[in-house]
Amino acid sequence: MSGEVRVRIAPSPTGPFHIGTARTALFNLLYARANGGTYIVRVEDTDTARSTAEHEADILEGLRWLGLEADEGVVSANEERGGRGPYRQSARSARYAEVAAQLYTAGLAYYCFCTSAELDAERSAREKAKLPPRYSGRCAGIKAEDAARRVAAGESAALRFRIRPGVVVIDDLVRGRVEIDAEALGGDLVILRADGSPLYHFTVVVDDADMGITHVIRGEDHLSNTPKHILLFQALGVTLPKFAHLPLILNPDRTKMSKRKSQTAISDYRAEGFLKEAIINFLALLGWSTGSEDEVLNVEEIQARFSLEHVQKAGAVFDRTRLEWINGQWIRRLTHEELLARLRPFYDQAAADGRIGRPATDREIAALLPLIRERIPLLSSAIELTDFLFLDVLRHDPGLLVPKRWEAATACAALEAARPLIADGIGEGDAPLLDAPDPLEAKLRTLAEEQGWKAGDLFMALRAAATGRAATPPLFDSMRLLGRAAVLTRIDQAIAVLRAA
RNA sequence: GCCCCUAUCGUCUAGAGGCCUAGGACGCCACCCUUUCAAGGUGGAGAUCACGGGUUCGAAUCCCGUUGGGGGCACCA
Repeated sequence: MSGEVRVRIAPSPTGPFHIGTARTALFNLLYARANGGTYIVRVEDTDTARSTAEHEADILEGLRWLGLEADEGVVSANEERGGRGPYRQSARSARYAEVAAQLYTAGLAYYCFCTSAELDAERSAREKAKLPPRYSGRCAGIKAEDAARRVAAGESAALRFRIRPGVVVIDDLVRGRVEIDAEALGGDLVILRADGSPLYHFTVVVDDADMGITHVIRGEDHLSNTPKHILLFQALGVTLPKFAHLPLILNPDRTKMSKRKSQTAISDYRAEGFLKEAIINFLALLGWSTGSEDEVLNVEEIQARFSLEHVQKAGAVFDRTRLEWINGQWIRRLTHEELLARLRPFYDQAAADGRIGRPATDREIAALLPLIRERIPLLSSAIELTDFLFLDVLRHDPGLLVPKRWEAATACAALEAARPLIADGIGEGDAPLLDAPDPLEAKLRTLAEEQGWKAGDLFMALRAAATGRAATPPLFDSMRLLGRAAVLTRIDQAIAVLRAA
């Protein structure tokens, strides 16, 4: 057995794929890649009441999308890779029962007949006495024969693991040596419910042992519980994995990031048009740094630099504004073909939702790319920036049609004067002019000069008339994309609106 | 309540005793570019390195304490 590195991410399908889970998965993958190891995905679905197939699918799809698919373990609803499974806890019941029996036989676990009502009472009594919650150990001393007899007679009993006294040492790769007195662990630990189903602290250890996990890399919220795991590993007589506890991702108020206070579902970020490259880049930099001033990095670059040495110890606030900046960086780094492909579903969705009047063709989106790639922080931003091209009717806002310095009459006159020049200067279905100076622009500038108008005001009035928006891609490109007929119709409509106002 | 973790600009961070009158990035402000909006460029404001004691010739960096923040303490994961 060489020193092969085996790490895992163990999501629980009790909710949609969470940003924090994605971050932990990423760090595990990075650690595996940096050390030539194996990255395993295990599904922790022992909480049957809250686990659903939909959530599992969302998590697996999210992992796949981000490029965090398993080397080994659960890949999809019906695919598992690797020979140390099953990798879904719901399929491992027999194994848990077996190991629990082993602990019981060795005298390391015992039956507990306390009812939940009794335990609740015990807990609240201690709470009232300002004592930390802790199981009294009331059933610990019941003679094995008596316990066995009661169980055989059908009495309901959970199985508890004996927490041995003493100090447990965690040698954490991020935090160094951490000592926790077993006294503070809350007493003997239930590993099997009365119905025989296993509990988290138990399954995680059995699985990590069975799957040969060498490094447990997870959130800091698990640090306090790690001694329970260590004691269990020792009771099973297996080699301890190394532990590395990552700093938590925080809400703006510095509490653990939660759905309640932040947007946590990966699918929501994806639907908004965040790129997987940006999410990976951003997540990698939350709690870790290159140690240099490099910031915009792809996975390969991150992998090449990754090590636990540079992992931060304190929690990191999730800064959405920074994510958007990184997203913009990545949008601008995509090739035209890539950007087109990424934008496609957003236009399709917008057409389906009726946010634009008709579907956009690849040709049309391709023509737009150079005009929008520097103007969209999110893929979804492209829609509102270009919707005027795909709308049949524009509803003009008179306020928008009149530049601040102008009267309505001036705007009206300007549109009327510009109309023939535009009719003359734009063809039907023109391609946007990228580099060449636009002769139409020159004519309109001359017109503005003759009339004593600022060219910018004229352009603003035209922009509002043609697009119905105050912020758009460059005006002349926009009008050419729109085509002569549509532009003239909209100018006429705008003039009518101004006259009526 | 008990236990554990933690502490550099608003935010993400560089910094592993002298290179720090603390560097970068996001955000913010100004200017430039400019038909709008962006993008880009330049510059600026912004941190008594939480506080108090030590150790040392010398501390953001090491030690102790205090305070603040966070996490954990289930027949949840």
